[in-house]
Amino acid sequence: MPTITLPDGSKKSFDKPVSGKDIAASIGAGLAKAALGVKIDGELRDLATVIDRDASISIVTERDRQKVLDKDGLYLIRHSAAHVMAEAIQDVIGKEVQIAYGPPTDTGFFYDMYVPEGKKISSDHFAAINKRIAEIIAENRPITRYEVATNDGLSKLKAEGNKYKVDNAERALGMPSSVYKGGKPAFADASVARPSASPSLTFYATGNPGQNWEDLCRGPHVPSTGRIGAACVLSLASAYWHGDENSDRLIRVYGTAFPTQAELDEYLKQKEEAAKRDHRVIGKHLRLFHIDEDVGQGLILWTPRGSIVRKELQNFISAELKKQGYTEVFTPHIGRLELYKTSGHFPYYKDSQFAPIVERQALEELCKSGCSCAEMMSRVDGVSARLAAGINERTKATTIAADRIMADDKLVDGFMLKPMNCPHHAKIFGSSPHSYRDMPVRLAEFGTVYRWEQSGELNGLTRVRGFTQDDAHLFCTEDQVPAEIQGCLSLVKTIFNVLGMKDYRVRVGLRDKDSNKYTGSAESWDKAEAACIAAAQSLGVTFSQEPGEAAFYGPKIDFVVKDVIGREWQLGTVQVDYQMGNRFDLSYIGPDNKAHRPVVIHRAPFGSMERFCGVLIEHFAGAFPTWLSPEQVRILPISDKTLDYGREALAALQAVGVRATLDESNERVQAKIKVAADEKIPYMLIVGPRDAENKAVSVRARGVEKDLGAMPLAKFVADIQAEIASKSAVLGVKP
RNA sequence: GCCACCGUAGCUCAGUGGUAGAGCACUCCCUUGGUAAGGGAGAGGUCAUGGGUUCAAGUCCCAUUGGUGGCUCCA
Repeated sequence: MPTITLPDGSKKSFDKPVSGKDIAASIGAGLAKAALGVKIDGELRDLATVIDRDASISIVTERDRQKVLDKDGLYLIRHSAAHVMAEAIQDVIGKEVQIAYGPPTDTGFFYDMYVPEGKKISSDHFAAINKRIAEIIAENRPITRYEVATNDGLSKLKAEGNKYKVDNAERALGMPSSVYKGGKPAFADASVARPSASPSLTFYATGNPGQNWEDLCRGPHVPSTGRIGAACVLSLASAYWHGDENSDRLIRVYGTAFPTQAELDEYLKQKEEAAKRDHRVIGKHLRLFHIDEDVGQGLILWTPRGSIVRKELQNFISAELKKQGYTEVFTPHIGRLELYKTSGHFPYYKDSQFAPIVERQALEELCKSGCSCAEMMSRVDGVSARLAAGINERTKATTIAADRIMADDKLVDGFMLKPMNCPHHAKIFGSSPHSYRDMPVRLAEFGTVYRWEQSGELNGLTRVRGFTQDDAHLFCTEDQVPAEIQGCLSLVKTIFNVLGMKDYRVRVGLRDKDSNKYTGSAESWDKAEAACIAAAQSLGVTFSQEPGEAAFYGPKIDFVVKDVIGREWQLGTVQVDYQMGNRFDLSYIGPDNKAHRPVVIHRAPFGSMERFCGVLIEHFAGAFPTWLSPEQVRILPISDKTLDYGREALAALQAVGVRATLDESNERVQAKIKVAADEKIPYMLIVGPRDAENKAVSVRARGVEKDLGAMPLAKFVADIQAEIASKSAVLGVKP
């Protein structure tokens, strides 16, 4: 008879098999009422699941004791809401809509469905669908799980004519698909039963089997529709069955659900808020950057205002780097193909690089000699025997396969737009001898790189084809690795703090110990992984360890920052690299007077200036702190009678480097204020005859309801200089 | 790259086969006004590009290009 261990370690014995609901009831009526599901030995299940053996269980509820929404609770609610939405859609659009796959996601759920010819689902239907969802939730139907023997289940599904569900079932049972050709294996986290010894298929009825809507589903679900709380449909997209583009194209309907309507409303409000902060919209409105189709997709033109933001940010990062002993370098935007054959970027990452640049005369000669395109491509890809031998020897592996080696007179040389800065930096390091006493060598460059992102992936400033990394390469001895990683993290901490991004975490990517794809000794890996973990620990940031997420050449740390409205953004990385020293034959002389390979740390903690600026635009909703603002002060004369004094104030501010302008327009001051407020200028100085007489300015700070009143011009100048220098709101500006 | 939707004035958008529109911005005029838009006039468009259907195309069809949302990918 089962003995149940509860999360607090206490044990309860039962004299017969018990359901999750029974256990909850035995603990307390309140818990029984709040229970949504049960976790049995770590596995999330229906509350009604009967337990007949000893197990550790926890009762899953909507939220924990701190009233924070529970992840498992949300999973159950959203998984169930996906069923309810699918039913609502079939009620509104028609039973001909075939449901395929509907899992919960981080922020809600979706359901992929096939909408037959002649039927259509569009956002016009959302109101009706949402109404139906609300009705089903209000009906509070029980959600009933039942099992059917495999063959009966399959016949049932086939009779219903939904080939996706038949396919799901057949995949789940490990059978070859009878209705579907091609495609990849089923989703790892599918809503279907996993391949198992189970002789049956499970169905969930939203209500009573045979009477109400039902779905082949692995579960688990909440006990009844009323427990979903509130759900709604959000958007439409397209997706392929099993993510395979050769397969059927389905409509993916997104929705989300929360335990209460208030939480759903809050989420929708936050989404609206996020849309208003869209950096592409704000970037246009505040004239920060421009993307021009004649220049090319994903290539950012920084306008004067945006350039100020970017440059201020860069200056700030540079100053911190200088404090940490970095030295700055400059390198060109292109390099010879052979450089990238040495580093391994070409042709390994060929698909995400711009095509090589082959010199015109060489191209003409190739054409004249009748060289085909295919032949030319292979001749561009080839590697000289000399280079291959060197790399293979130094990496002690067949890093360059024999079939890539090509006679020198066949090779076609060319240049490449650089996809990374490291080869150039490696060459700088290699250009002079180094002693262990000089190490580490920290080469920093705001280096612009070019990558061929797929067109569908491009997005404003956050996914582009040409971007400037806040890049640096730290060439160090193995013993120096921990301190250098630590330094990278503390830099990030400093900068995030100043920007008011207090909430961030790091992901430590570790190797998968069962895999042999990694280079470098196990001992080095252990040390470097320990160093990454220790650095994250010592800085007191939240971090997760993710085995299998390391690069093949070393462990890495990714930075994820949460912005002011709680969205997470993946920024840059720190990566330890044992491979580059070998590839480029880098060395330093150790205390033993012998040459040693340096370990290289690649680090671009903010990823790219483009992306980081995009994140900052959204973080601040365009209302930058004064030190970052393209325009820090605007002087608004009451009328052109005070224009001269306005010019005097302007000169005083510009003389000390404050970015100020004077509104000389023939408008009333109310209109000038409106315009300046729309442009999120931190400070407005209203100047009229009274102010002119007293050498004063009437100050209005962004985000402050009431004006700050008049103060001597000299005091304002001094205060704003202090505000800019300290990067803090001395004068009280608000976001 | 794939799928869906979209592209009209600098910006936001209206215009469902019959003479291209509004608001804001811009230029000029009036107004000289003390804290979130005073008034008037003017200028501004090969309706993304190229083909097609039609007596007639911003509107319908095809292609191209760019954007958006997804999918896939991401050193």
